[in-house]
Amino acid sequence: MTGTLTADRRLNISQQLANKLRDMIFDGELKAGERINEVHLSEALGVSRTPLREALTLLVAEEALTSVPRRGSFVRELTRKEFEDLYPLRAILDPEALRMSSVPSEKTLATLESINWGMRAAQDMKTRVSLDEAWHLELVSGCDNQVLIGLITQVMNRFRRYGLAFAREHAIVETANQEHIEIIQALRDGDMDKACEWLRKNLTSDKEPILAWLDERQG
Amino acid sequence: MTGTLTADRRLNISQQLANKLRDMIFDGELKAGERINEVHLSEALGVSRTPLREALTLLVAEEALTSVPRRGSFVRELTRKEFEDLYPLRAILDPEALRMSSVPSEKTLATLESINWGMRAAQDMKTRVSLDEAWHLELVSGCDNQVLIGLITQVMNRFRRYGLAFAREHAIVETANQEHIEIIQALRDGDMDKACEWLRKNLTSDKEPILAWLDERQG
DNA sequence: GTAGTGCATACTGTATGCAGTATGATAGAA
DNA sequence: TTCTATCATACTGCATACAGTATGCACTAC
Repeated sequence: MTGTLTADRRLNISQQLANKLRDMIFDGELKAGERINEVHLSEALGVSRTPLREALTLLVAEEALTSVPRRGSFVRELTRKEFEDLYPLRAILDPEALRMSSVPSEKTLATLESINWGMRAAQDMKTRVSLDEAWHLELVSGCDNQVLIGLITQVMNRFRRYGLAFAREHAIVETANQEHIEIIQALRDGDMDKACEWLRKNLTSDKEPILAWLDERQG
Repeated sequence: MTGTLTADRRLNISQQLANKLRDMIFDGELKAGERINEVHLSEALGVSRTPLREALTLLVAEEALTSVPRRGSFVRELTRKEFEDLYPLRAILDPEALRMSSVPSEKTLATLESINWGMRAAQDMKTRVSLDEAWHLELVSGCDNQVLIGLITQVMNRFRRYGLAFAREHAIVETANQEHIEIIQALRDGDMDKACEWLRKNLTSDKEPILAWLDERQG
């Protein structure tokens, strides 16, 4: 498990570590609330503490970790409050980005359909979630606003821990696929209002089940 | 200039450095496009490279710097494109936050008025901009959504370099004060729609002058 | 039995040194 | 003159060592 950083020569070790740690958090290898021991973790990953600390700094900035000076870094807990804060934001940002977009080309629409097919075919929940994210990023990519796309990506990344943990326990959502199809169809028809409405629906449909799961999980 | 980190014992040097560097960027001591020499800068600030590099990592995450592996960190340029990307976002996020808020208490309204007075009285542009930011944060603080407030703060921080650089050369904006008063009045009247409309106006009124200034500046 | 103090220990914070790589200059050939 | 190759130099990347601090436990006093 631990070893084998991807050894991408374009990235320095700090950045590779940040990617690795992100995965470890999503996969539960680093558990919510856990304190990060820099010495142990750096040894387990076969690097020194310096690049590890730089990676930790990055993850703190991403709010995946919290840092208490002179106490260390901790994996952020999943809380009902954070979930409720995160949840409405995509439904605000994504339709706004879609409206900013130029009319999508047939090529873009074909890509969306292709990703949607892949999602349907995907075996494990992790790739399915990942393809869902790719689908939405493709959808909003036409807005030509890197900062907005960055905000969406941030919210998406913070949300992922909730969505992934939930999806692993519940083999959900034929519905998401169907909603995607509706959105694509509306765009083909040039009906932006309808597309945005379906998008909003797509981004709010799984709130209740996740909330129920969260409540059950932490009592 | 350089020395004297605030020596806040609650923060470690990396975090103090991040604050210091942020200021140096806003104040133009570190110029747009400039390459950061870790050795020189750490010596000038009287620290070693390790905490400096951690601070740089943070600023890269905040998009104040860019990082090119094995080449170093660079102060981000101010570009027309980034400005145009940033500009509409506050007008999307802030009204949304305001709508989420509970009806503001008289205490909150009084605080808003007080900050607005301070703004009017402020001598230098830096404190005026800073009070304007404080005013807007106070306005949206009622939404009880830390993530949304975080996004607004991010956009605000990235925007600050544009607003500050512009404001320094143009002793603007009686209008901002007046718009704030309108918003406060609308809230007092319980007219949320009107408040949001004025807020949107307040957040879009200085686009053209800043754009003109930007174009003139970089030819 | 409980509260408080001192000490051992383990961790984070910071400095420093060395290795590897990008860059610019200089020299040589076309 | 211009292009290329080689080398010197200066910087970033990373490891390591040391300093400072938080924490838990034991011991003592009450």
